[in-house]
Amino acid sequence: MTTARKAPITLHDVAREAGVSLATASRSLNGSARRVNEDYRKRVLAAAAKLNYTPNTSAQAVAKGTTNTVALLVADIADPYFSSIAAGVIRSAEDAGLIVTMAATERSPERELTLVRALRGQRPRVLILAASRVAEEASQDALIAELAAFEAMGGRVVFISRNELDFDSVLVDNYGGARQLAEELIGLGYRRFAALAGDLSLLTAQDRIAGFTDGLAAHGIELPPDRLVRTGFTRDGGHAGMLELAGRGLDDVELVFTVNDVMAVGAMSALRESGREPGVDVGIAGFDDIQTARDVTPALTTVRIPLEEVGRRAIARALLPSPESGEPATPTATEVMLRASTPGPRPGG
Amino acid sequence: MTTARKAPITLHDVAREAGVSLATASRSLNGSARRVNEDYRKRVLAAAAKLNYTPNTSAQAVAKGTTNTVALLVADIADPYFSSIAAGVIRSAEDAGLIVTMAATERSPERELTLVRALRGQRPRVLILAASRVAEEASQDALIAELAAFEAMGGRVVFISRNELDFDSVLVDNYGGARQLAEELIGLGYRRFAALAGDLSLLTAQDRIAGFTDGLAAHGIELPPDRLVRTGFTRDGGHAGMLELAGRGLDDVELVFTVNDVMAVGAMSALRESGREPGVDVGIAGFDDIQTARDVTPALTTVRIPLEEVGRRAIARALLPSPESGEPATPTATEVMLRASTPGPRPGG
DNA sequence: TTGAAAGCGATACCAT
DNA sequence: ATGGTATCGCTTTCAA
Repeated sequence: MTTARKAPITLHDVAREAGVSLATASRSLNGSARRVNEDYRKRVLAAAAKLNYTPNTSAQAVAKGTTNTVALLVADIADPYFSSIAAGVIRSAEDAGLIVTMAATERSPERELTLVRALRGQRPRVLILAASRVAEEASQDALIAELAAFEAMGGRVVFISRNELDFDSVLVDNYGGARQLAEELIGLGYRRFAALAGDLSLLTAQDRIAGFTDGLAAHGIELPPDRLVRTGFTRDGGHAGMLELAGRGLDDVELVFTVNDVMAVGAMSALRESGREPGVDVGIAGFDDIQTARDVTPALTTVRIPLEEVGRRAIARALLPSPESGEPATPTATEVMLRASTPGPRPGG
Repeated sequence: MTTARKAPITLHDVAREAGVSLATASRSLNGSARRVNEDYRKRVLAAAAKLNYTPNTSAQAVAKGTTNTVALLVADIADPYFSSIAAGVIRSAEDAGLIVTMAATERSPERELTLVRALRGQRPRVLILAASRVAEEASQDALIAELAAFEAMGGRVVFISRNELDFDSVLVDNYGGARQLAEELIGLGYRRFAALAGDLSLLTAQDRIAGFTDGLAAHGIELPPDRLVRTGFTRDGGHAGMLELAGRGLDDVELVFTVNDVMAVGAMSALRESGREPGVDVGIAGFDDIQTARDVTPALTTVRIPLEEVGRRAIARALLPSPESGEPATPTATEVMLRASTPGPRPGG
C-alpha cells in the first residue's frame, strides 16, 4: 500500500471551494487593504479552515519579494550566553510574525563569512550577528562587503556587542561594566589582582580587560603583566588559565577576574584542584551573569548583562524604519552583582 | 540621496552575463545530472562568481516543491537541556545542507499546536518536536492529526524523547536510567529516599519517577508517598520542592532525587537555605547531566543523556529513506554519573 | 469590489 | 547537450 503523497492544499483549492477567484481568496486571507466583500471574505475563511489551508511562505516570498525570516548567527548555541540571547531574539521575532533561522559559527570568522553568504539565499529581512568578534580577522573586509551588499538590497544587519561602523548594533557596555566591577572590588578591600583574559584577539575580552585594568588604575592599582594570562574564552580555558596562574604562584593574589562566567566556573574548579577554596582563599569574579553564576558555590560575583533583553533589542532595532532612526545604539547597561565569591579579602592576606 | 535598493542578482542575470540560456545556467549551478558542456559550465560559474549570485531559496522551493528546512520545536531555548539538543540538530542539519528554523513552545501544548500549524507554512522537510510531552493534553489529538497531515504531504516528523505511536522518534531511556540510578545509590548505602517529581503531567517526569521507584522496589525499598513532592519542572520548581520537603521534615531522608538537573540545582540552593549542606547532610541526584551538574559544588550525581547526540540522531533518522527503515527507535543509552553530591549516607544517619 | 492575467525566481520537461 | 517554455503557489496590477 503506497502512501499516496497528497499535495498540500493551495490557495487555488481554497478559491475553488469558496467559489471565488484566486485574487479574492488571496485578498481575503492575506491582503492588507481589506477591500473585499464581507460575505466573500467569510466564505473564503470558511473554506480555508475546512481545507486546513496554510499559505506556502516560500511562494509568498517569491511573489512579494520579501520574506519574514530573521537569520541569527551565534558562535555556539549550547553556550548559555548565546542561547539566552537567542531566546530573546526568538521571542521578539515571533511577536512580530517573523521566523528565526539559526546557524553557528563555532567561533570561526571564515565560517561566519561562509554562513552569511549561504544565509543570503534565504533573503532574510534581518541578519543578526551575535558571534563574538575577532580583532584582526582577515575575512573582515569580505564580511563587511557582503553585509553592505545585503543591506543594499533591502536587508537589515544588526550586530550584537560589536560595533561595526555603518551597521546597526546592540552594544553592551563591556568596558564600563568591567571598570565598575574593579572599583567595587577595590571598595571591598581587594588590592592584589590577577586576570584570565581568555582569547585577547576577541574584542569583547579586550574591552573587559581594558575596563578592569582602568578601573584598578583609577585607584592606583596595577595588574602585573605576569598576572594576566591568556587562554581560551571557554570553561576549559578558564580551567587551564587558573592552573597556569597557580603554577606561577598564587599566594599574593587576592582576586582573580575572568572575562566571562563560564571561564570563572572552570577557574573555580581548577582552584579547588590546586587545594584552594574559591571565595575563601582567593576571590573570583566573572562577567555575563549566566544562570550558573547564581548556582555555583560560592555564588559568583559578576557583571550582569540582560541577555534576553539584548536579543529583544536586536529585533526591535531591526524593525525600526531605518538603521539610523533609533538612538545611536546606547550601550546596554550592565550591573555589578556582588556575591559570595568575593566576600572581601582575607584579613591576613 | 536615496539609497537605491538594487534588486538581488537573479539567475537570469547570470545567464545573460554568461551568454547562455536560463536552463543551462540553472543546470550548471544546481543541476544534479551534470550533462552540461564543461566550457559553458565554467562560464556560468564565472558569471555567478562575478555577480556574487546566490540562488533564492524560496524560489527554488516553489519550483522544486521541496525545501531544505528543518523546523525545530523546543520548550525553551535558554534551557541547557534544549539548547544542547538544538546544538546537535543544527550541526547535523548543516552537514546535510539543511537550514534550521527554531521556535519555542514555552511549555504550552496549545502553543505547540499553534506553532506546528504556523511552521507548516514553511513546508519544512523535517519537523522535530523536542518540547516535553504533557500527559493528558487536550490538544493531543489535534496535534496528531496535524502531524499526520504533514507526513502525508511528504514531511518527516521526529519526536525527541516522546513516543507518539506512528511517528519516528529518538527515545531516551528515562525509565532505565532512573532505575539504574536508584540501584547504584542503594549500592552506595542509601536507604531512605525522597523525590522531587517536578510536573508529573510530563511524561518524562513520570518515567523517571517510575524508574526510580521501581529501582528502589527491586531492593525492597519504598518511596513514601509523602516524600514525593510535585512542583515545577524548573530550577525554581526544585527550589520550592525542597523547601516543601524541608517543611515536612527532612531528618530521616538520606537522599533526594530530582527528576532533572536544573531542579537539583534549585534544590541544593534551597537545602542550603534550610541550613543543610548538600552531599553532607543529604545526598542529591538529578537527571540529564547538563554542564552545570559538573560545575556546582558538590558536583551533582546524575544520569547522563548525550544531548547533542540526541539532536544529531534526530536529523539522522529524519534523513532515512522512510520512517521505518531504521531500527525501531532504540532508546538512547543513559549513564549514571556518581559524583560528590552522593558520597554515601552519613554513618549516623 | 472582483477577476483575469502578468509577474516573482527558479526548475524541469520537451523538443531541437 | 542546449534552449524554449510550462509550471510552482502566491501577490498584485489592471480592467471591467
